[in-house]
Formats: sequence, C-alpha cells, structure tokens
Amino acid sequence: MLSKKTKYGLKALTFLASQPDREPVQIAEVAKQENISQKFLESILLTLRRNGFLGSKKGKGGGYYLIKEPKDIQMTSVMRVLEGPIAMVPCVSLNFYEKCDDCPNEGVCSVNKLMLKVRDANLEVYRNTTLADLIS
Amino acid sequence: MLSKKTKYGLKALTFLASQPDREPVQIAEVAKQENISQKFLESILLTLRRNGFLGSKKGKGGGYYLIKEPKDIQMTSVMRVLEGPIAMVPCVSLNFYEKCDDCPNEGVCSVNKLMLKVRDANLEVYRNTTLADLIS
DNA sequence: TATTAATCTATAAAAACTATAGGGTTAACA
DNA sequence: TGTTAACCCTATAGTTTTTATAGATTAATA
Repeated sequence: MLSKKTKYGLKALTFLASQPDREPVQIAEVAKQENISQKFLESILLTLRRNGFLGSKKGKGGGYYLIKEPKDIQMTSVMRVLEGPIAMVPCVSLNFYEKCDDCPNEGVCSVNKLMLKVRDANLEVYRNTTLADLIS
Repeated sequence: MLSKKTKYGLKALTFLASQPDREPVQIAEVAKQENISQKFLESILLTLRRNGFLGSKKGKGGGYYLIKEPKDIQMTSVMRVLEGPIAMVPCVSLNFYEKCDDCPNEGVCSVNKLMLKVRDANLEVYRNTTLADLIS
C-alpha cells in the first residue's frame, strides 16, 4: 500500500509544478485544492524542502515553490524521500542494503530472487518517470 | 515493505516445493528449517491451504504438502493471497478497484498515472514468475 | 480403544507504524 | 510593530502486523 504521505506529497508536487510562475503557494491553498489535512501536509512539505525539492518563504506572500524543473525530478528520488527504500526487502536494496538475520544464504533464497526482479522493474519505472510526465 | 507473512509464506512454499516426493511435512519442521515463528507460520499455511495451494493431513505422519506443480503456481496469485492487492492504490487495482474519495478526477491524477505504470511493471514480473523459477 | 501427533480455531497482547491535531516559535513584510 | 505564514515539537488515536496463549479436533497406530 502507498502511504498517504507519499500520495499527498506527489499531489502537492504536481500542484506546485502546475503553477504558471514559480510563485510561492501557501500550505492552506494546496491543502484545500487537493483535499489534504493541512497539518499533515505541513510536515510533508517540510521534508520535501529539507530534501531539496522545494523552497519556502515565510511571512506575507510566502509559501512553498518548486526549486527544480519538473523534468529534472526523477521519481526514484521522490519515492525514496517520501516512501522510503524502493526495494521491498533490505537484502535487495541498492541504497539501504542489509542482510536478513533469519536467512542463512541469500543466493538460494526465493524471496531474494523474486524481490530482486520486482526491484528492477520498479526502478525501471521510477527512473524513466519525472514529475513532468505526471502533469496533465 | 514486504510483510513477514508474505516472506514466510513464500519460504514455506519453496521449502515444500523442494521436497523430493510430495510427502506431508510438519509445521514444526518447516518453521525450524526456515527460522519462522511456528504459530505464525501455522496461520499462514492455513490460508495457503484455504486458497488451494496446499493440502494437509492430520494426525500422526501428517503435515502440509504442495497440491499443484511449482511451475503452475504464478506469483500473481501467491502475492494476492499473502500480501493483498498488487496495485499500490485501489484506483489502479484490477481485482479490487475502488475510487479515491479525495480525488475528483482520476484522469488527471498524478498518483494514478504513476501507480498505473508501477502496477503494470509488477504484474509483468509476477505473471512471468512461477514457484518453479524460485527454486535453486 | 487409548494414546499420540498433528492440524485447526479463537483470542489477545505486544509492537510498530500511520495519520492527524495542538500549540508555540520564528522570519518576512507592509 | 503588527500581521502573516512557515517552522518545530509533542502528543495521541487508530490501525496493522506480528507473536503468543490455550485449547479443540482429527486421524493414525499400537
């Protein structure tokens, strides 16, 4: 299951990417337009800012805005920040590899074998999709 | 993240598929060999039996055994039974479709767009992988 | 037929994670 | 300097996942 955090984060990113100029948009505005709990969205936008996707401006006329071009934002990085590792098990993760403590031999593990394929398939999708591809 | 339920279920299936004949194997034996909490495994094997993957035999000399040939067990069905819908959001699910209540228009939803691709990629993997492919 | 070995059933507790809410702080701007 | 809106911290309700407990039921066998 995709977490609401990721879902909301993606929606917010596309919303900001769709803004004519890169004028700051207030949290409340995004929350209202996209039907998102404002407080929850607040924390999501914050992590997106901390991870270099968004900029922010305080005070009157402030808000959040996209920093990079939508075509330069790969889904790999978005998913990793919002949803966590792309691999479904740590033992097939590229960026967060960890050995399973219950599994004596990775080479003959059926879970490992299957999840390796799944990881590759997902990576293929995420690498070849940018934020620009998701805007209608 | 893959649930332990799915992980253990897959391991149990491969273990049973690796048995020379299709002699019943006791839960305790599977649990020990694969490092799985026995009672948890018990409930997993039960759902695998109820869904037509396994047969069981009670009493002395009893246990669980594979019903179908490993090459006839597609990962699509295994994953659906153990992990649930393959789609990460209900609005792109083939077998469990549901409209998002917060999303006014599926056609212009970025989450929908992305998760549709992901679903297809995963289906491709699961459809083309059988239990036989996971045995070393 | 008594015993044993195993599956079956139900429940509940513990742990982990998810989603949301409240309230105070800080920076920008008019 | 007052107002606005992002920032930050904490708490909590709710849900899901995983494990544990206790016993009932079934079938083989001696």
